[in-house]
Amino acid sequence: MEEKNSSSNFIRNIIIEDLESGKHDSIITRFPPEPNGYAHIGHAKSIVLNFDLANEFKGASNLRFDDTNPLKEDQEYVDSIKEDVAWLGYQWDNLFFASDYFEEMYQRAIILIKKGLAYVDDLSVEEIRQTRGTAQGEGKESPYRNRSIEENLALFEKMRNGEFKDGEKVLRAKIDMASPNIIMRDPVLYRIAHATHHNTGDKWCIYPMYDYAHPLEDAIEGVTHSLCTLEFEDHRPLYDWVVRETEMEHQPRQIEFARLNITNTVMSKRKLKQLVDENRVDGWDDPRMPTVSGLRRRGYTPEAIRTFIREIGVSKSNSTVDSQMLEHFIREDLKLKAPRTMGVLKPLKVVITNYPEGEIEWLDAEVNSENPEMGMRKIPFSREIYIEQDDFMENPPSKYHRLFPGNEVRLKHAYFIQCNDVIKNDAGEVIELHCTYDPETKSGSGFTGRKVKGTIHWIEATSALSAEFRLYEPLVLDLEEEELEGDSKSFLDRLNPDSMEVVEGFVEPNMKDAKPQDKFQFFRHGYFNVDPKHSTEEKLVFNRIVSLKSSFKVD
RNA sequence: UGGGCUGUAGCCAAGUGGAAAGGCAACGGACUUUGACUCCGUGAUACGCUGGUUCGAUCCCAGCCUGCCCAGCCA
Repeated sequence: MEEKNSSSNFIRNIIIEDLESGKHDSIITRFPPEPNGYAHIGHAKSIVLNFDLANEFKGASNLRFDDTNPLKEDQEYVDSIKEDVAWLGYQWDNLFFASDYFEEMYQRAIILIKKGLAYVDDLSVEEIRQTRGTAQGEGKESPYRNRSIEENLALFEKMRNGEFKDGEKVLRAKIDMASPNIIMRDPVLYRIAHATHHNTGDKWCIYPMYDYAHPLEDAIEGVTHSLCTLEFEDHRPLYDWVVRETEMEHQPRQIEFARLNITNTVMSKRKLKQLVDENRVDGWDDPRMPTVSGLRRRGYTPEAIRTFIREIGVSKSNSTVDSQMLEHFIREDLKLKAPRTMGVLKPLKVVITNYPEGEIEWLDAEVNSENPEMGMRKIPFSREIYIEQDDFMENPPSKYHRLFPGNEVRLKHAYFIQCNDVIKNDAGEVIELHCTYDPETKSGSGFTGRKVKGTIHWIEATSALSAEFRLYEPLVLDLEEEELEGDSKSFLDRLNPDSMEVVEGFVEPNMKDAKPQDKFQFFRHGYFNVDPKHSTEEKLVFNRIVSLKSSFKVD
């Protein structure tokens, strides 16, 4: 699939201006995930944005783990995120860890203390909260706010040396407890946490807070444009304050954009982790998860994800993209790439009464009629086949183009068949059809004697390979009444009980060579991916990536 | 009631002081050995509202309204 150029957006415009004005000769961006969960499609937006910008303007983009909170982070997450970024098609210019800068950050904090701009506070979490003030009223200064520089220096060193317990002391910036921006009311810079860090082990027991660490990380790396989401707009004054007051040479510019929301999609790491922890899904890579690994297992391609993200654009307004947009781009990508094949999800046996018994005929079929370069394949045909249960109706509505008693349809790549008899079981359910075929109507013969309105897919019965198909619907539904409650209870209440339907059917015998992550279009059904976790040589398991669109409507 | 941000068709989203790009969805129609694909056609007397400036405003100014974010020793 040809990938389009990034369309115009305000961040790109800022970069163009900065380059034209000479403010920068080149740009550096970064994707700065915290390794506390798996990357999801919201992160993919940030990844594509940052790396595309660097690529377009011949700059650099780094992958930097913002690992400043050992309590929540884990090596498993850094490994998965690296894999996901690479899978999405991007190579980082540098791999960095915020934890590698802990010493420098510590030294910069000392600069702050020496300038009288930071102090060690003995207030408890609760006391700090209470004295911070509210949105309406200003906060109160801590009684420890005016300790001497010498005392602060000594105390901060003791914090580092592990002489205090968790929560006993923090280092705070001395800014303005009366600021209308709550973020600026003496924010905490360092807290004590006697925890083992995945990268630095037990070397540190004080860890920098995001607001202090992030700007330093960007400044150290020479990041020119530091992209983050809207909720950090209030933090920008602090971001700038930190860079300025710690006397960093380089001043990055923070630019905020709206995070990605998609209809019927949960985009919260906390909630996704909850689904995993409570075993409500088959791991972080469950095909219903909006994680990059879930999308990968579902069968989405990096190309489709990238195109989707470029096409939805970047702005500062909160918005929710229709999930049909994502589906559109995977269909578009797979259209020319995915081999066509036939799969019967819910089989109904058909006996072609006028076809010789015991005979197997091999028919020619294009692998992908929309992409002739993909060549041809052979498929077997005989007296007994399976068709889709939905492709037969004893009493069809008008405009039903498929099989019904007396009606003739084409079997894709084969012959016209006409339905003569309907066999039912004692319960009155249709269990078999008796049809006749017309040898003159063979596919490719050029027969024009009659027209049929419908073409249906089928599988030769004796050589059919049984397979499992997993059909997906949204994991979580957008429900009006629930919108107002934001707690986890309502989120679980919105879980879709029908998010996965498993059916047993048949596929063409040549599918025996299908490998994990191979993608196919099952005729008239949609695009499917061979599940890498559950598919085996004995039993193929297909994940439906997305169905085909359909304009068929019953009146 | 403080601060920050936002508001262009059902959903995303460009754009300029001088007659509103594009994509998704939807709806017609053509084609069709996938009710798919493809192709053709159909959308904002108008850019949150009200005033103002201007020959002229979606774009400038003022006021108002809507939605979102902020009181973690999370990021």
